[in-house]
Amino acid sequence: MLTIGKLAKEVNIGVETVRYYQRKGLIQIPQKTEGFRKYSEEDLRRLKFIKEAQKAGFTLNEIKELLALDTSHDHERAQQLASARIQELDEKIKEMQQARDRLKTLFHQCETGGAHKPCAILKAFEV
Amino acid sequence: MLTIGKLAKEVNIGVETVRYYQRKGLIQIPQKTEGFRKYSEEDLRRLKFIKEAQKAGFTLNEIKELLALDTSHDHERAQQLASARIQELDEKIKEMQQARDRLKTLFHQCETGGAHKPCAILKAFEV
DNA sequence: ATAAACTCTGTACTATGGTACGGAGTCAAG
DNA sequence: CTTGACTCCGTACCATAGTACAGAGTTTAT
Repeated sequence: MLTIGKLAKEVNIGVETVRYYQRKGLIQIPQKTEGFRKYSEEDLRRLKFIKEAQKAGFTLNEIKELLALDTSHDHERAQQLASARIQELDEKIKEMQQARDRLKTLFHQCETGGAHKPCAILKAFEV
Repeated sequence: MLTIGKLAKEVNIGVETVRYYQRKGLIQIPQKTEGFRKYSEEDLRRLKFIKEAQKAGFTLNEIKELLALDTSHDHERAQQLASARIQELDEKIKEMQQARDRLKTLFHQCETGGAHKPCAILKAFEV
């Protein structure tokens, strides 16, 4: 049984973040019998789940749903969420790659252009 | 000479967005002689610049600086900003690709696992 | 037993890029 | 000359994921 500070330290997040997750309904607020609340291994497990799911790019709202599924073991919905997330990631990756390539080209043009020519990076955004 | 509404429509953004850019200092607020303010081709050009730079993944704060450079024609700083942005983009792309691949793997495992096995997607985040 | 360290609660603030709204003034068309 | 559309201005709000802080209570260590 842990206090909120120890729980937070265990997963390397702030106490305020734990409280934030509580407000968001991602983790329950354990009933306090007296004094401070006590947190269990289950709470720790949920926090770790959240951290892992965040690494996969899920938002907290999606994670909230995943946590619910984790209890109900609903395969289909989990697949839906995962495939939606994959699509979103694919789109964002594509966009960012385009931006990257565009900038890279501009950077080279600017570099090789010499100081006398107008800067390609700045020029590129004009009109 | 345009009113704010016409200016906004010209670049296909909202009037409120133009005002927001004004508050942020990205575009000047033209002096009004009487009645409504009048916007010039220069304002239009700056708004287009902003839109283009956003496509390259710059934040509004970075764009603000780029706009200043655009006046001073500072090659070096533009290159700095561009290369910093390229690095950031590279990092984010890498992260997202990792997340994507991770999820894709989980998705396949979940799909081929059959309904009887515990869902790989959910399992993956446990512990 | 007292001080330091920690917790509880609610609220406000951070960054990012906008969007919405109320009330007053202004401009253009019928 | 009035009505509708537009503008001005300040302020508040949206999502997202936290962070900070004040003031009170609790727990632990010395």
